[in-house]
Amino acid sequence: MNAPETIKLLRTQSLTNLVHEELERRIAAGQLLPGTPLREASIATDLGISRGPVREAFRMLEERGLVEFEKNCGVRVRQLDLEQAMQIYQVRIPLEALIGELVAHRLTPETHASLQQVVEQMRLTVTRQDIPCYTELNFLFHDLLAKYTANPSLYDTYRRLVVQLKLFRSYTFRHNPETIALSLQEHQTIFETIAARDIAASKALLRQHAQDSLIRLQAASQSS
Amino acid sequence: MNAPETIKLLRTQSLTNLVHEELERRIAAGQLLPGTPLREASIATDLGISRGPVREAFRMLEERGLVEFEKNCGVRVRQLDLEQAMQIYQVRIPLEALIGELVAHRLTPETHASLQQVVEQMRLTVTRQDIPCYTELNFLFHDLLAKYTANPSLYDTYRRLVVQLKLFRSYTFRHNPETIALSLQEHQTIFETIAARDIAASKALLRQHAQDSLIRLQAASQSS
DNA sequence: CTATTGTAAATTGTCAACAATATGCAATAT
DNA sequence: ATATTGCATATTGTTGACAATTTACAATAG
Repeated sequence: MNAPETIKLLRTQSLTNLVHEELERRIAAGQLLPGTPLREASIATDLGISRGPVREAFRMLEERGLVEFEKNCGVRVRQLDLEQAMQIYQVRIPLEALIGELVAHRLTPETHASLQQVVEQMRLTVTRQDIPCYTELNFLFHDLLAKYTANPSLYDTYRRLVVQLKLFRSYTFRHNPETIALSLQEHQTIFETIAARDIAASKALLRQHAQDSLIRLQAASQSS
Repeated sequence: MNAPETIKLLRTQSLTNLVHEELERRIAAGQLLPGTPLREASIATDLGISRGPVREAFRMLEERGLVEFEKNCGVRVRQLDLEQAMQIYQVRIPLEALIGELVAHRLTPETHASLQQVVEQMRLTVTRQDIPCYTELNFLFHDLLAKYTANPSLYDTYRRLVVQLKLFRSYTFRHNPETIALSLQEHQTIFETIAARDIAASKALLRQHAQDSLIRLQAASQSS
């Protein structure tokens, strides 16, 4: 690692932030399942640090709705039931509509190219039936849309909700060769509508897309 | 203080939570102005505790978007410019619409009575021209609406945005005898529409109400 | 055998001390 | 006079230790 990079790291990164990022990553990736207790001392010694920064990271995760404190009993990864997941979706739906409007309105050559690239990669994963990779690109596509609204508050609010949704067990939709092709089609249409800068249509499409996801979530959780 | 209360406090409250609540209260009340540096040691000794819980509270406030860390330089109350305030409003507007729908749909005799009481109190403050008190009741009215949607995620998301807006200097609208009467009229109409359980009208009214607030915010900040 | 009590281990809550970094100011050199 | 260097002070970042609470389990009484 070169000197300027190291300096920048030391100037910006604290142990607290590192722990926070690492734990959030593990939770979002499903490595730390909802309900798992997180013990300060264990995490601290694993990372070779003291308990202070771990506790600070816990407080940040608590505010993000990813873990829950129970005084004197410790911290556990938050568990979401179907009702809570549906409530989050209820908030997400109008935000997706807003994202559709703004991203279509604010589209630049750079963001257009970036979105196009992701859709193209999605097409390739469908061709080779790489469902896990498709799922990741799906998240990325929607994350980029939120980012390209150029509204940090919207992006932040949106991300909060999406990360919390990962605490619901059957959130990640189990794609099969049939549904994945339909999903690809839908995302291509969304991209084209945004690329055409059709604000009203983008808004309607993304709202409907979120509503459909909610329906699938209900169906999936009732069948299991 | 009686024993059961004390026990409940000890079982649930930690120093971290107390510090967090106290600081958030001071920030929201405008006692700690945007840009103010917060020194750990000073706050700790003021409250008669050590720096640990204060740091944890800082991390929580950071995640709520109320303070900002600068490594090795400390924490300051976050400052919002007009653009950021408008971006927050952009998110708030569709949420207000959703609140209108849900609160009209979910209205119970209890919530109805509670809202009616607040509107009545607002009327009294207008009669006696108590503008600060009216402003407080105004916040309370909208907070209750969000709460009565019975969607904790929506309430949480909404509160985040509203608290952050208080970081913008000219957020609290300066009422005068003319505008306060108009505002009261508007809130009475909102209440009546919700009481009539007119979902579509409640949605439209609250969206428009939020949009009008945004316009006033722009006007107020340009004139100052 | 069941229920209760007591005790030990583990874990969290809090604190105080140490290390590292930034800030302000005086001294010096150009 | 201005800029730079060096030092003292203040503040944050991190750590390890102590206090308080919970949990698990064994011992005891009924």
